[in-house]
Amino acid sequence: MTNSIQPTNFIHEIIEQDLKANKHKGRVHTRFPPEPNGYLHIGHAKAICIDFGTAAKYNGLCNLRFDDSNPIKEKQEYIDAIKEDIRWLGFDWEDREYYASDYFDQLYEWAVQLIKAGKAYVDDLSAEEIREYRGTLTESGKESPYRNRSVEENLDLFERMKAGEFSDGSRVLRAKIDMAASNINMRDPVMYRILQKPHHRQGDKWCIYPTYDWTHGQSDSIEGITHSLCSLEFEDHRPLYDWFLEQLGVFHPQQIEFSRLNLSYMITSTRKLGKLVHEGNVDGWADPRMPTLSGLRRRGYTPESIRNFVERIGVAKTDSVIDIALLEHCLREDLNKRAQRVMAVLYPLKVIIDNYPEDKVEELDCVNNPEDASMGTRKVPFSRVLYIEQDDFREEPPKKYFRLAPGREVRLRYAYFIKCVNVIKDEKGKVVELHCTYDPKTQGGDAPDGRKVKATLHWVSAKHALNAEVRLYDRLFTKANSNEAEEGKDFTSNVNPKSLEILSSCWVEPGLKDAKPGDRYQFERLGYFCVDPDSSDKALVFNRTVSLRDTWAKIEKTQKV
RNA sequence: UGGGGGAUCGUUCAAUGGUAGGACGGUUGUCUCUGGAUCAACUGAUCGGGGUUCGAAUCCCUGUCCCCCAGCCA
Repeated sequence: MTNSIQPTNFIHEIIEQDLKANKHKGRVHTRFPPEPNGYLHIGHAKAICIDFGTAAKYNGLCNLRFDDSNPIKEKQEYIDAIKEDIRWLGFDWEDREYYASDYFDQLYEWAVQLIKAGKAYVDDLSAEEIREYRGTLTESGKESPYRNRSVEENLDLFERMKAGEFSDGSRVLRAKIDMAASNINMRDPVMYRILQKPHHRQGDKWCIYPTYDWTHGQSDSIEGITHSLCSLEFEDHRPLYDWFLEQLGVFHPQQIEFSRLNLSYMITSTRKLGKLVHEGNVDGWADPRMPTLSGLRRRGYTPESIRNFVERIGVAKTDSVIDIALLEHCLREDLNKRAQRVMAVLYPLKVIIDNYPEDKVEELDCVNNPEDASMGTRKVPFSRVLYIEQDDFREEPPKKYFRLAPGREVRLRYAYFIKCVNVIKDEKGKVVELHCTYDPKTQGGDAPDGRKVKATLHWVSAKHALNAEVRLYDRLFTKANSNEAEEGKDFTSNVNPKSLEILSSCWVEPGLKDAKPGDRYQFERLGYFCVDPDSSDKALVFNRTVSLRDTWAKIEKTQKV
């Protein structure tokens, strides 16, 4: 009777088999190994959920390990941001925070061991020459003239590389494998390069730095990782990963590859996101339009929705592009359950209730969340002059338009039925003000005579409402496949010029005066919004996280076609 | 043209020789003081061609298409 857990993807199946075979005495240990060369994005979220989630599922552990073997690209700023983002997502590495750079001494010793075994050599060829000697996809490579140096000479040269006697690029340490291998990674891969650069954690201790291939498997081994989960592009590095571990005769983890996350209308490449940041297409890594975890957080995404999203997309080896609509669905599903409802008007249109007393103010009861009665109710002031949404009035309503129009009656949410009796326009013919009458008997929103109304509008009381800035975000790219650019252009040419729209004269109900950065609301009938860190008591700033599904917009669109 | 992977509804994941199923999307309807949410229904796929088998998405043969690899990046 083993209480084995149902596998839900191919990685879990492999682990179940290992568990049955008692491969690691029932131990499951994974790791999440980011390079601190940028901010984490939604693609990393998939890896994080798989790495931490798989360990958790089998009562195992997951380490956080910074893969920091290239000082040119890495920064402490990124390490700090990465840690914050993983925590925010809801995962905990406890005290298991490791750095590949902490293994540099061990890696150096192992390199010496390989040299002594005749399995590694110092090569004086230049980078260009190494490339030429490597051959091509179809032609095998040829051996470097330095390939057969004596062990003594290699030991001496390698030590002097470490001592800083040579300039950048002048020499490398290479594994001696097979220049005719069909897998190019096996054609004497570089293990160490000379980089006269200080390391963000090691300072000036080193001027030779190990490459990814020489670092990763050994780091996994040192940490006792049982299953080293990574993305598909490392598949043909696996023979090399295995080769190093076999030569060293150390604990041998198993590398398993899965497909990385691609999202329509988005980019999940740290390098490309960095380019958007550095070229000023966005306002930093945490811009709310960015698919970085910090950007999504500022935008108002919940960690739960992201974890649920990753759960739903599954794990496989197929190259796939996930529809952004699924991410948005997960977001709305979560926010719908937890976000407090409030009323806010983004594009205000003044409405005067002609028959409502000048100075009267009523405090009306409003439901905070129809999905969750425990969230209670609140009072919202109602008075003679209101703002409604410009979209909620049409002088000449098209078919299937249910909202306000001349002579038509609608409901103001939680308030009264009103009827439009007069339309005031400016000299250009733009509607600037509506005069309506209300039916006092419909207080609360229901007519005692049972008459129905087809639309319910949100509103705010003009003299009570708070002014707010609202930032509307649209998809960052205009094309579903953002990489599909014209000849001579790159993905940045697909950046959506309308991805940010700032509305400065919006009105929100007065109860929002104490809203704090990060607070999330549903603006009824509009969407989910959160308070931006730029917000203050004096000037409220909201970000639109995601709009509500909009059936009318869909109808209107098909009517136009 | 070498090597390594992959191909199932529009998208994505499942079905491990035995009824091709779920989710998202789309459509229609229900309900509703959010054109939201809910609920229901519908839509819709095994890359092609052979073969094995009582039975094939799954096994075999063959072809096609897609992705990754020629960094001293990870």
